[in-house]
Amino acid sequence: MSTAKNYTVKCQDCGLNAICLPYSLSTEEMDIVDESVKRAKPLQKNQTVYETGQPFTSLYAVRSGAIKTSRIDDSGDEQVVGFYLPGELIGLDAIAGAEYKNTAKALETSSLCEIPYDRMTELSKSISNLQVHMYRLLSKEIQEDQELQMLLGKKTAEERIASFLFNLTERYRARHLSTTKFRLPMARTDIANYLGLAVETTSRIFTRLQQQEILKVNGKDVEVLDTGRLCEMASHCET
Amino acid sequence: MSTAKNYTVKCQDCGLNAICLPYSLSTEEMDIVDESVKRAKPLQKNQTVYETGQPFTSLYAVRSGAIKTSRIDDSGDEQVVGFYLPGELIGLDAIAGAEYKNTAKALETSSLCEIPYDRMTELSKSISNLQVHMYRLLSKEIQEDQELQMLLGKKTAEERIASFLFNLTERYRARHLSTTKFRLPMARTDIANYLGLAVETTSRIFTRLQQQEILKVNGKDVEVLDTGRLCEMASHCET
DNA sequence: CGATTTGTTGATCTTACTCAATAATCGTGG
DNA sequence: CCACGATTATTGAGTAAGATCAACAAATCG
Repeated sequence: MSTAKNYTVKCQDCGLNAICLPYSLSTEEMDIVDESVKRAKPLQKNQTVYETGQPFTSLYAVRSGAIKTSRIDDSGDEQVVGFYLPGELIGLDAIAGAEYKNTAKALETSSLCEIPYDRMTELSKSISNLQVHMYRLLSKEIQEDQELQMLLGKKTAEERIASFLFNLTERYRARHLSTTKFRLPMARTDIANYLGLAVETTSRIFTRLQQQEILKVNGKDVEVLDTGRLCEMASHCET
Repeated sequence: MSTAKNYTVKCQDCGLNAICLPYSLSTEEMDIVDESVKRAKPLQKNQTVYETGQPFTSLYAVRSGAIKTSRIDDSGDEQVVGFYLPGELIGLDAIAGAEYKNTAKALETSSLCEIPYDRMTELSKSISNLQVHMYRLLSKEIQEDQELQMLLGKKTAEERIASFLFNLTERYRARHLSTTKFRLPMARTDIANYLGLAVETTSRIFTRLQQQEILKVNGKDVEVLDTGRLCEMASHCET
C-alpha cells in the first residue's frame, strides 16, 4: 500500500531457489519478506556486487544475468568458487564473519535483490518457516561445495568439463530454459579456474567433445547434442 | 533437577565451536540447549555415526576422538570431505534434504552429542541467539569448504600437505593442545583421498618434509619442527 | 605369533601444464 | 559501420608433476 511497495521486488521474481523455495513460505509470508527486499540493482559486466574485505551487510539474490564469486589468495591469484544464476543466493559464506571473504562480480549485465542480513535475521525470528528455509539454503550450499570437492579431488579434466556442463543444463532445466542450447555467461578462463584446469586444457576438451559429437560449440554458445553421453562422461548423473 | 538432567551432556563439553561458540549464547540459554542434547554415544573405531541414505534426524557435536565424513560416488569410490575434531559439528550438509548425503565414521574411539534437528529448530525459534549461531556455523562450514576448493584447484601436492598440517595445528591450538606434537587420527589413505592425491605421493611428501627438517614423522605421530616454514609452504597462513 | 592391513620406496608412464604461436572475438573510436 | 588494438580462445610441441604398478617394510590385530 505504501509507496515503499513500489520499490520492493516481488520475491517470486528472484526465482526458484533463493528466497522462495517451494514448500517453505506461504504467500503472506513471502509478501512480508518482499517488503524487506531492496530494489534490484542493475550491474554492468565486470562490476562487483561486493569485494573481499568489505563489511558484510546483505545477501543478494540473482534476478537476471550471472555472477561469479572468487577468492584471491596471498600469492595474488584468483580461485573462482562459484557461478550463480537467477534464483540463487550469494553471500552466504560471509555470515560467519564481519566481512565478505569473496568477491562477487557480474559476468554480464545482471540485476540483483539485496536482502539486508539484519533484517533477514529479524524476520526469521517471527517467520519460523523463513528460518528453516535459511538453514536449508545454507545446507544446500554446503552440499554443492562438497560435490565440487569430489570433482576436484577425483575427476579427470574431461569428467570435470562434462560435470560442469551437465550441472548447468540441470540448472537451466529448473528455470524452464533450454537444456540443449544456451550461452555460457563465463569466459573459458573462469571455467578453467573453477575446475582447477589450465585454460588450454579446457579449450582442448571443448573441441574434443565437439569431435565426439557430444557438443556443438561456437565461442560461448553451446549446444548439447548428446545429453546421455555427456552425463555418462560426468560419471555420476546426479547434481 | 529431573533425572533427565543426568542424561544430558553439558554443552560446554562439546568444545569451542559447536553449540557454544563464544559470544553467542548466555549461560541460561546454554542450559536450555543442554537439556535437548542427548547423552553422548561412544563409538569404536570404524563405527558409523550415520550413513549415506539414512533419514536425517540429528546433528552431532564431536566431544572426543575424531570423525571423518565421506561420499561414495556412483563408480563406488570414496571421497573424504572432512575431518572433525572435538567441538565441531557434523551433519550440517544433510539439513537441506531428508537424508544424510555423507557417511560419518569414527577414526578412533570417539564420543558425540546428538542434537535432534527438530528440537534444534524448535529451540531456535525461541532463542534467537541460537538461530544466529546456527547461521554462523553453517556459513563457517561453507567458508571452510571454499578454502578446500582453493587447495584442490590450485595447490601442489606439497602445498596441500603443508596446508593440511598447518590447519590441524591451528585447530589444536584452538583446543589448547600442543601445536607441535600430535597424533594424526586418520590414515595416510584418508589424508591422500581428502587432498586429492595418491597415497604414494602423500607418503613421499611426508618423508620429504622430514628430510627438510620441517617435520618429524613416526607413523601417525607428527612433530612440527618448523611451523614457520610449514606455514610458508602452505602458501597462505590464514585458515 | 603369523596374517592382514597400512605405509614406504623405486621405476615407469600418463595426464595435464607450460610455453609459444596463431586465430577469433570484443570493444572502442573514427 | 568498419578498422584498430586488446583481450580471449584455439592449437601444437615439449615438459613436469603426480599417478600407477610393483616390491618390500612396518604396524596392527586377532
